[in-house]
Amino acid sequence: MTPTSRGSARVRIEDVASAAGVSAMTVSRALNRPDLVSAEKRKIIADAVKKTGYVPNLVAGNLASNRSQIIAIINPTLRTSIFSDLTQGMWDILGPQGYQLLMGSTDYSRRREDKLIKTFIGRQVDGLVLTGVSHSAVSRMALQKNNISVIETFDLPEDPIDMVVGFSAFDAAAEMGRLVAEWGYRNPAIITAPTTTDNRTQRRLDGFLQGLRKAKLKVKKRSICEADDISIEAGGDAFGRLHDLREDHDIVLCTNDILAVGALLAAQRHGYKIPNDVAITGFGDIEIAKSLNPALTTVRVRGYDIGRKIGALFLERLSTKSPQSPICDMGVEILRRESA
Amino acid sequence: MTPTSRGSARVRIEDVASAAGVSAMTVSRALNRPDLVSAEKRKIIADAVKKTGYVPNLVAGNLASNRSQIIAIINPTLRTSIFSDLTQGMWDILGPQGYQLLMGSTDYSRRREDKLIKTFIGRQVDGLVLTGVSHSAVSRMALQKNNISVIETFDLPEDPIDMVVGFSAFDAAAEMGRLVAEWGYRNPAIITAPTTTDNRTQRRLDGFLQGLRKAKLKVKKRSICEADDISIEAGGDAFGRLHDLREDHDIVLCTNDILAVGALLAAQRHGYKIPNDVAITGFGDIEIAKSLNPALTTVRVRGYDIGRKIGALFLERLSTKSPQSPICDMGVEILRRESA
DNA sequence: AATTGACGTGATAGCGTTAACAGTCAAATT
DNA sequence: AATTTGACTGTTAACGCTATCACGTCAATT
Repeated sequence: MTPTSRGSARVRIEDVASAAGVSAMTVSRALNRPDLVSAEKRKIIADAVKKTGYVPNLVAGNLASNRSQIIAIINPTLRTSIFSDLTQGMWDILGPQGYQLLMGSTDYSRRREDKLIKTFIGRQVDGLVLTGVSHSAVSRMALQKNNISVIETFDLPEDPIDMVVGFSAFDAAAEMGRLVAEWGYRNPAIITAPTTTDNRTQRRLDGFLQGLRKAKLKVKKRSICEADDISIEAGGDAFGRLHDLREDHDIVLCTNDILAVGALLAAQRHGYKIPNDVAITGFGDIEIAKSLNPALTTVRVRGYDIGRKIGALFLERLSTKSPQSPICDMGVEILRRESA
Repeated sequence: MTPTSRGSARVRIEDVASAAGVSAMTVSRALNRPDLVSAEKRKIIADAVKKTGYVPNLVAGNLASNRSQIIAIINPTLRTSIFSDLTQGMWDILGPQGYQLLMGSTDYSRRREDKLIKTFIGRQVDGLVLTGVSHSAVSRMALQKNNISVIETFDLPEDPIDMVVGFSAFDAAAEMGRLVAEWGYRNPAIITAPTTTDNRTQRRLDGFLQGLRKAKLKVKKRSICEADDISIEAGGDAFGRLHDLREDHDIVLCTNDILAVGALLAAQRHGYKIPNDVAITGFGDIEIAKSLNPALTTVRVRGYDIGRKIGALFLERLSTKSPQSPICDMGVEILRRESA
């Protein structure tokens, strides 16, 4: 056996075919469309596969069939539990159907997103999930031109590329603002994630402000505190800054749960009783939200269910090639717990 | 244009080649090994690529080159922050080098792991990361036969398949047991994850017991409480059961941070002052550990750094084809904070 | 008896790229 | 001047599979 970087000395479909005394095509069919092959040959082929230890080369299959059985997910960051929930939901639906999940993160950079999209197109992915709301014109074009099924998620873009499974971050936040007023709070502050990184945050902030404004509540500019990043620690720091203002806020609305958890724990360290001295609300309903003392009032976003829905939509689209582009609003639910 | 499922009506390398007036091979080289192409042609080709909107078909490239630029990760579940940290670490190293990450979860099923491994071999992945410790003989064989670089992680298996980046869960837990005794605790209880699912948990439990035993501390069988799953809520429930025993434990060691967080918060709801009435320790040092009130004493496992190390090892192996199989012990650090 | 259709199988021809090798040509060396 | 070298480019033949079409066979229909 001469060493070469060509080939892989592996068992090929042809080897199985000769072991079974049939053609390669029949083996291929037996594996992919068993309904087209007689029971008798199926049995013989199954034995031959076992005997030879054949593992199909999916790359070759992909090239020939122009399908990849891969769904790609692009996220700003991999380090969020929402992302994990979404992915797990997709996996639970798509995994059993033989799909794999390819993932990448943009670290909030548009350029990296474009590059990733290009790579994924090159990999001939069958579908692509995007979590941001706005995407470059180049990428939009490329995706449409290459006829790739796209699902945008976690918001409801005005001008979707293809399909959408999400909820209106703005509406949800506005509802939270409205409720906060209804619950009797009068001097709100806000902790936001960095707004430069991600316009989902901006939409949540805008929603809060609108909801509060409609209830005649104003938020001073200085009472809107931008955290350094999305982390528990940053949420705590942000709360510290609000505390130093001595504005006597009676509630702090946070644009996500991570920051809210940080704010809540920091508030307690500062000696605040929650919700009596100050109330806290979050956005997302991460796992710990309901277990905190006091439990966090927040906006429930069903990441896992969204993931399942996305998986189901891909399956539908990829099997029927239906040209429709559904917009699926998964809605949200505001959970009033003890923290506000 | 007649519709067909064959081909994709896409710009191919040949199209770029004729647009640039060179051969396809030169275009291929210009894109993959630009150092082998004259500056002049590189420029012409770059223009042609832009003009035609060419996106290389990586599937075809993979087939021809027998490389996939894909690293796969198999995890018991996608829903853990440790997993996210690890993945992010790998991504930060491998992403810039053009690798993509394919992932799958086994849900703690050996059968599903075998199936996933087979699929990934079929996809010709360049490398595979496994988080469990023990794997089926069939899979071990298949991986070795197909010459796939494997890194096992999050523990130090006795009989590794290939490379390892991890730490000794047993030793870390034993050290924690020893320290707990040294700190003066005398009546320990333990909360474990379900031991049937994952033998990493078993090794941590064994470590705790050994560390405590060496310090002459016994743990009654009933004081070892198995949580229903790995969640904050399950940790809280487990603590509730320990509480009901009325054994007056002065410390509860948890096999992971998720359970510890749940136990700590539940203990507070039961009115315990921590660490005076009861102390709590975790394992993992997840993000919230240091921000809790009181902050959680735990074993720091550097998931992100482990991910980076894994990425770096793959790069080394895949470039130099060095046959060595490093075992890299990343160690751990016990962080004594306020909860014990 | 002739025709039709359903079913199962096989032969052929790609899918779009890159490995391997075979030039070509100018500059450098003998 | 003849040879060698090195940098660059091109030709050919895979890589391992599946889409497509063609071909039998046999039972059901006309």
